[in-house]
Amino acid sequence: MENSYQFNLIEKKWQKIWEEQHAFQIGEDSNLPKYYALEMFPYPSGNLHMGHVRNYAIGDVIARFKKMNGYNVLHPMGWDSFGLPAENAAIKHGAHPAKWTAANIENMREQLKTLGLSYDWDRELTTSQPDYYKFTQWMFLKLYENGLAYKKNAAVNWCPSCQTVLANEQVVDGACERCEATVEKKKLSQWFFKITDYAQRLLDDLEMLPGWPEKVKTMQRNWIGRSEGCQFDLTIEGHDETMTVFTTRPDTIYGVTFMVLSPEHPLVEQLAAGTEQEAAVKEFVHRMQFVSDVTRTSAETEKEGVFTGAYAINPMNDEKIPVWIANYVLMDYGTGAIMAVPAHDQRDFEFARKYDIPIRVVIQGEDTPADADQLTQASTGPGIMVNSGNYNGLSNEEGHRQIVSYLTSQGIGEATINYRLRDWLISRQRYWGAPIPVIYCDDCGTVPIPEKDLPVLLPEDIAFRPSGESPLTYVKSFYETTCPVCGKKAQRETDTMDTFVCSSWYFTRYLDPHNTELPFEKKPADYWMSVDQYIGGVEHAILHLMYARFFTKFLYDIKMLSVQEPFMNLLTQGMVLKDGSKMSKSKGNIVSPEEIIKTYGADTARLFILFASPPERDLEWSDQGVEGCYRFLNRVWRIVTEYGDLIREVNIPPSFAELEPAARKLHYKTHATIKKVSEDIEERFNFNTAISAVMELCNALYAYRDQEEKDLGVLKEAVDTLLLLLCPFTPHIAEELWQRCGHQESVYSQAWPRFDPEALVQDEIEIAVQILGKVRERIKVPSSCTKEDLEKAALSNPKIQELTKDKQIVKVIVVPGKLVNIVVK
RNA sequence: GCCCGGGUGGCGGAAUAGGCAGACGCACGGGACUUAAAAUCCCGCGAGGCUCAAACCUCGUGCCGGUUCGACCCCGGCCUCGGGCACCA
Repeated sequence: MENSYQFNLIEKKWQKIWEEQHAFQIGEDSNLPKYYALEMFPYPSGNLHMGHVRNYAIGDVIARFKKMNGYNVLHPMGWDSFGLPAENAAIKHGAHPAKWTAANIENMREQLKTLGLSYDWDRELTTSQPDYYKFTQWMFLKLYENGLAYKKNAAVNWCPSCQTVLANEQVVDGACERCEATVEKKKLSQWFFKITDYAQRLLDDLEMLPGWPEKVKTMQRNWIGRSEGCQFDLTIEGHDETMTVFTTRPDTIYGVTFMVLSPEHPLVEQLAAGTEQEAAVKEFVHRMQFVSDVTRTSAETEKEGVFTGAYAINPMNDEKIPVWIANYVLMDYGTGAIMAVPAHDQRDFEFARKYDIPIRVVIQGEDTPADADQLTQASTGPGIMVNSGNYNGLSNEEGHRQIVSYLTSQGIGEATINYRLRDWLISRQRYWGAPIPVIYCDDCGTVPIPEKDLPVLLPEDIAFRPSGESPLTYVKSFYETTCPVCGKKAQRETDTMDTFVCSSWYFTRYLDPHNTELPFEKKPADYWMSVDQYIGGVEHAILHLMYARFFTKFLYDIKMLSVQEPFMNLLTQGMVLKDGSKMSKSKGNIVSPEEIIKTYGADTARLFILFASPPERDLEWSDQGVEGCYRFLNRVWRIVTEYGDLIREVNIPPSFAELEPAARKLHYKTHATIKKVSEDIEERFNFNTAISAVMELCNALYAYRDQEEKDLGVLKEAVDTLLLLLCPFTPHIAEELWQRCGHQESVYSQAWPRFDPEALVQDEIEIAVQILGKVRERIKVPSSCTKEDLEKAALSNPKIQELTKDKQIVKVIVVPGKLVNIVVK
């Protein structure tokens, strides 16, 4: 067994073998427990980056580990291939999105294959292909059928650069999350999915997910933003209409000194009509139309508003309350109208101070000054009710309950719950997406495409000119059609769906990827779902993960799935950094995976990225660290090939009694390593420490070289174990050396090694002896040593005797197997 | 402002139930091999003190305080970095 570690040859060799043997192809095998390992599928930008490598390396370790542990492992891969970059490339370079995308996928698939990942490529899916988006459209139809897809006219987020609308979730700090252009407000008729119907379940079922990071669940809870309160009506002086407000603090109702409507509130115009405020109100409303929601709701924006000229009546005491409009009240939350209590709400407080509106304290907290003039900020804490009529003296919590029941008994109010979560806007004025399967007929109105007519194909011959309308608007052969109900001429919807729709159900398509009738059959879905381990970037904590949960619940409701949550366990990996910041073109700090693989091989690339940091934390790229991992694999190569001839024909004996000390030590190390690596992978995903343990085993093999008389059984066991443990991390070198050591079957097909508790029993152990918590001596004792003997051994130790001779021993604490602590005076 | 994470050698990081701080790797230093260098193999490597050397001693996990026989770990307060949310009534 000569020659050096030629990673390029062996990696190619094994990738070819895996491909030819369909080594990772998998079916439903009911005899084995199933395991569904999934990494977030990539957008095919054309090139793999280090973030991908990290994501897929982590997934591959888990998938291979589970396979070797006897699970039937599903580990698929696909392409989230609809989306703007393809269309932008078309506009810029004239390449058709379909061709551009296909070429990128080709390229990235090859790059992925050079990493040696254990994917079942027979299940590969591509969301931009008709065989997939047919069922994205199917999902739309089902949602429509169940009243969960609807069209409405709404002021929506408009990205002037992408020339399309965006979901609320896609607006970050007032800018488009993709291109960072400032988002504008635009009134359009758009399709929405009624995710708000699922708000409570999306919130409650987070409890079913102990395997998710608390951070992600918190982010989702905040996003759903449930708040409990009550809603009630107020009459308006001189008007027949009433106004309805939502408040979480009905206990402060006696402190109301003004009301606020959102500028878009439908009552605004008639309330102001004929008053001397009319002109000012019109001017303000007009001005607010041009301010985006995002700017308006930013905390930095100063509160401003105008009086409408109208007065509402406080139902508790018939007090006349001026009605204002203000920028800080939003039409699409609650009722678009609030009761303002400046003493107990910071926003109302600021507004009242600015416009000299009276402030009245009604909840007396510990530090609340009774005189409102002394307030420097709103007092929002609990307290005793004052200035509140019959309710004086109650705790505010009790007052809350009583006032809600009073309003309810009067028939003007009720306890309600509000969510910040809004419905999901899915229309996009773009070409490269799944067409919304709907037809508009003059007679029949909005008509969903019959299921049998799916897919609605994207036309290929198309012109790209950024216009703010879908390019499909200009394709007559596309939009001109006939009504499926009455047969008359009709028009197709020309908008396409948000790409998040495609990625909200892809994990179910892998289960039955070639089905032409349905997105998937229930049987394979019942076998495989849910995903046991999902892995991806934390940037999807809200958007993708919330939408996928919504779809799963919907599919459960229509009896397509038997589970309510898609991903039982979630691992959010950290970013890959270089020189302390995220790799990016503009910073010029990109390390290309292709280059690294070319220079060091895929095994080294995988090993480094797994070794440098635990998966959830950010990872600092280090060329020297990569070098170190490469050096380690060479070290493995040399020691295994050196021992190879010696052990090839050896059988591992069934028991290891009576070993020489050095052999005993190696045997111990082998089993200690099995234990450590298994636990690190299984329980904590601490691949970095798992790898360091494997490195220690390798070092132990080097140390054993000094032995003239080698125990070949022990040696063989150690070498085999080393390769088995390496297999999930660095599969190519593990396979190659496994074969070179004389094994016929692939290392991947082997059972994961089990540690033998016998081997971990030690005759003698070292115990630390402390005096007052400081280690003063280490003693060797038999591992069977009792507590009493341990104490005796510690106290009789000469050094300890010397150190304690002038002192009085107060107490001795004995921790068996660890230490003895002597407390002296 | 609020909510989550972090802060440990020159660096990436270990310490898994409150029990020997610094595993493993990198960098660095020394030795062996070599005509030489690289590669490789072996040894050392928190700071300070004492010492020819070893032994040994002191200090040390962002800062201050607490609980405990014993604290990187628990509690209180603060500093700092990163992330998320932020007029949602």
